[in-house]
Amino acid sequence: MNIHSSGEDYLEAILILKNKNGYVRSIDLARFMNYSKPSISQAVSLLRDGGFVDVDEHGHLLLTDAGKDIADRIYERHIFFKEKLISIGVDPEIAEEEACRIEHIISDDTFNKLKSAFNK
Amino acid sequence: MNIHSSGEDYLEAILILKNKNGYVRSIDLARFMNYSKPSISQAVSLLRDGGFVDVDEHGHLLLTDAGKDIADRIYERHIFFKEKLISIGVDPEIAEEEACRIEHIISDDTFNKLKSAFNK
DNA sequence: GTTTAAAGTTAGTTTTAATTAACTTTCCTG
DNA sequence: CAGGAAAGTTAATTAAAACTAACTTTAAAC
Repeated sequence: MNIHSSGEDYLEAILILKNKNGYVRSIDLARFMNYSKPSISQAVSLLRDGGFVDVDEHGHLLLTDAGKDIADRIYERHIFFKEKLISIGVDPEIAEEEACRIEHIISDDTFNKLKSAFNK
Repeated sequence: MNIHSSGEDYLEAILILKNKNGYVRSIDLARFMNYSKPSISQAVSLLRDGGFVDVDEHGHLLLTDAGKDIADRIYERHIFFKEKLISIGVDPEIAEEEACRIEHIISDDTFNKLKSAFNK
């Protein structure tokens, strides 16, 4: 199963909402990501097929281990890029948006090198 | 007319090939970008419709002023990101690829702030 | 100057990822 | 527990950006 950039976004959003509210339903995701309910429904069913998400009897979305791995990986990047952008004077709102894009297109190797170059 | 990330790539590639060879045909673009001829044909006709490219009687692709602006803007980013990535130890081949992705997703404002933060 | 190869186009398909419209299911409130 | 709102799903559509197959046009070589 292959996960694409949009899948990474969904998983990351589930992680964020879980941390914020303790649970995540499809509708919460729809509101948070500003997507329509059918988009979420579709995406969640693909993520479930791929083994990245489970849905419990209350309709709560749960990250599987595989899903959590991806969400953590993307979220770490998100935090990193957002913080660095803010530190050079980018408006936090904009930094948020741009981090959301950068986080998907950087290889593991490059990210590690960026971390070494900056965090020391 | 709206230009998307793929359009920016085409314009940048035209600029690069023009500088290298003096002229650019669709087939040169196809080989350079590793796309099929129909993909190029389609893209070039959209860029022509949008006023970013002209095609002369020899089938040479010419950037219009609007096209040149975009190509220059993207190419400057390309050089910048590639160089910075190489400077932190990323393999030049990989740096090339990643620069190609980053260059499209950064706002003007953020790019300027990055330049200020690094080039000094 | 034909013939052949190279270049370019057209038409239809695929994939990813969103949408709207309409429907069903679930759940809460009175 | 009926009725309506909230949540979720299904089906069909749209858009960007690539593809292949098949065709046409242009140019080059003999």
